[in-house]
Amino acid sequence: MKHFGPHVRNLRETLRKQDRRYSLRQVAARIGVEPAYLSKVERGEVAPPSEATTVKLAHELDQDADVLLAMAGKVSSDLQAIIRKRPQVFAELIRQLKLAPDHAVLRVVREVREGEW
Amino acid sequence: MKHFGPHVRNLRETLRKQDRRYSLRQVAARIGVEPAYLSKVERGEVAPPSEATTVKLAHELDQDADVLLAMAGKVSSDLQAIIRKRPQVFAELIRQLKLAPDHAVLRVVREVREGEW
DNA sequence: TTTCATGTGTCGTATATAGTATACATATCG
DNA sequence: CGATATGTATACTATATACGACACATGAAA
Repeated sequence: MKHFGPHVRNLRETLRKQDRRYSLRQVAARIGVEPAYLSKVERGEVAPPSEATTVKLAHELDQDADVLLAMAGKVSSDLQAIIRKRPQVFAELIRQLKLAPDHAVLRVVREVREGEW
Repeated sequence: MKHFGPHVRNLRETLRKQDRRYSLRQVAARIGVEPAYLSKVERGEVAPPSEATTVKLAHELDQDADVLLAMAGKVSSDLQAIIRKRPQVFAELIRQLKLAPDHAVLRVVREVREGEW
């Protein structure tokens, strides 16, 4: 998605109002990238970072990693690994649920969690 | 996976016993790559091809594209797109079903298909 | 037997990915 | 006011991805 950068900037600046340690430079340092790079990322001048960096950023900003990865146009590699182990089953599942409303999908999740298999 | 190439070679050579149009060169031509490249792919000398090329190859060899993509270490981009639209819901679903046996997952698929939402 | 097809070896390349390093102008704080 | 912190502009780079082009030796077919 195109608005990954600005969204990150919003999150960071919101946090900053409460805590001045959320400057671009300090966040960059904590997630292990150069400030100049994070600056370009936040302004959308470059593509979103790698999965690893995006996940660190999500934790830093107290966000759901899967959501931030999605905004970065990615799907976390552990989910991909699960799918790749049983491609047919999971492909069918996901395509089948493509149009299902959230509550229907979540009902399935709950049913499975209550383990009736 | 490491055995993508040899597996493709097996499939192709099996088909070839029935139909001599399944030479490496002819298959390469039909899927739109150079023979030298397909040769290297089949021997695992280079990484598996792109998603697009892998899908063409799957069709050519009458295989399930998702399965061949999985062997190539990939997840098809249309599945990824579905996940990215609702990352939290699908992430939870997939992680929840990680350890569920196939028949349990497929039961879910069937239930959903019979549309009770 | 010559011709044609087949598989492969070698070299090169365009594009994307994921950043680093340095320098600099402005803002802020003590 | 001076020191320090902040965001950004510019230039550069290393590695991966995904192939193409060409030449060549061998095998099968006509």
